[in-house]
Amino acid sequence: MKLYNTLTRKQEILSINNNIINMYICGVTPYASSHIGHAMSSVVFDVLRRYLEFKGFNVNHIQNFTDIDDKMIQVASELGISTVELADNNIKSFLTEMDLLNNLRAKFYPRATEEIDKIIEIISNLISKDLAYHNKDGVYFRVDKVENYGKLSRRTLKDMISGSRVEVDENKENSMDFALWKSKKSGEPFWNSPWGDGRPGWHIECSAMSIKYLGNTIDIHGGGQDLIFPHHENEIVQSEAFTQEIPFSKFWLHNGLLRMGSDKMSKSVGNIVLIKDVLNKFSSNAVRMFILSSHYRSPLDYSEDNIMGKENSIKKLYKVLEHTGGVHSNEINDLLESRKQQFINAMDDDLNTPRAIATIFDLSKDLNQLINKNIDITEGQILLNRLTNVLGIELTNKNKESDKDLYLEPLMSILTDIRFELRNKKEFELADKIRSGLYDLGINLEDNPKGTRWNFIEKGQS
RNA sequence: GGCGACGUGGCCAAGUGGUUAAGGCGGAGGUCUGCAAAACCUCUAUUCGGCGGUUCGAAUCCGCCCGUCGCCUCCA
Repeated sequence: MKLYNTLTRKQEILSINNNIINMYICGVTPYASSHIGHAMSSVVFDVLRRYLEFKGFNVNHIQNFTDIDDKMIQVASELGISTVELADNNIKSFLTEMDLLNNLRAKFYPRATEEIDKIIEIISNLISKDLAYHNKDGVYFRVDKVENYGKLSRRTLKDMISGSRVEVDENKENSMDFALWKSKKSGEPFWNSPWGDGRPGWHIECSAMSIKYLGNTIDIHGGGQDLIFPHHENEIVQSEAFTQEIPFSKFWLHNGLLRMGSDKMSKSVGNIVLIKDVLNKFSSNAVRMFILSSHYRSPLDYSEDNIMGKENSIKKLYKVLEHTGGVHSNEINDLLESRKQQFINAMDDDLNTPRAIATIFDLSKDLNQLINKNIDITEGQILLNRLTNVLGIELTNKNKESDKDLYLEPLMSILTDIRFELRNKKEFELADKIRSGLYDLGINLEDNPKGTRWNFIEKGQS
């Protein structure tokens, strides 16, 4: 499988020697509800993990929570609660939303505030190597002491300093030096350290957690493109300086950002749409299909019309799975093998989900054609399910089955029987009245030669 | 200012040197049906932001121009 590595700006073959993949994905700072930009990132890396597992790898998937930083402190103070409580609340809803999106849970979710020991160990080590210094504001990393600072984001200290947006801080040796530890300010939560009470800076927590849980060199480190600089750049220098092992991560993967009316969706811009609001309007299948229908490194424009369209296209796939019967034919075997291979080829090519999805629709069309030839498509349905599952799209709709409860099922049976008799007697007006009445209640009837099938009209359809 | 990405049909989106430019949504017509619905079939880009160049041949490579966006400050 080839993946685009931000570090080398090239597609590289993912070569794994022991069947285990260590993958660290940058998680959220839980100071507010998550928006669908977070959903995009989480779905992309969930699909990567699912596909690697589909290929037989064992994926150690770790995702962190940065549960202490300026915003955490600020928001907690505004709400009159502790940062711990704020984090707990938002982490809980984040995980619920991940479940609803049908993302597999990471193997472990470490939290910055629970890894202070490891963070202090790393900072002490960096100070001892003269790569960091302590002043009244905290501890800073000396960016001009390492070679290749900027190797991930492809920029140089000179270029960045000449940029207009770097503010000069008198207390720092170099304006690009970044904080490893921030000294306590009054009223802020703090931990003890050799440099006084304070808290970890941004970046160091990810180095600590990645090294502690996955080792000095991991296979894949992922996140949004907005993390390339400074977050991942800084993680690299501090981690490699600490472990003396290069690379910190073999692959750096970054998803394109979700846009809102052609601006990046971001909490600070204020143009956000929350995951929970989207999931109120649309099925998670449609949301995933929307996210995966464009390549993960491209920016994606949020569009409700677009997601609505995905509801319709998914419905087609459902219909294929509902079909039963037909006679056995060997005709199906070659076809399934070639579609499966096309799917694998697409996914192997830097996780080309748009092409993989196209293959799924081709397969669906193939199967419908076989249905019309009265050929048994059971094997094809199994494959269709397997492939959509790699994308985290769940065509066996559990909700639907549970909603068709013991009370409703016999009731519908009576109604469809009555309609059957009415239609036999050519009393179509009355039969149609039942159908349109049920439609208004959210139940759709489909007459076919064998009888009448019914189903709930899904979210996002009218 | 520095670094980077992108511009493909009504919309979304693959394709990065060579037979008819994937797939989805939307739209049109047809088959089936009492009518719907569903499904299937056909049609819906002689053309890939613009202009030049390289080449036997370019959406795909090169140059210039126009436009959009991201990062350089917290961010998935």
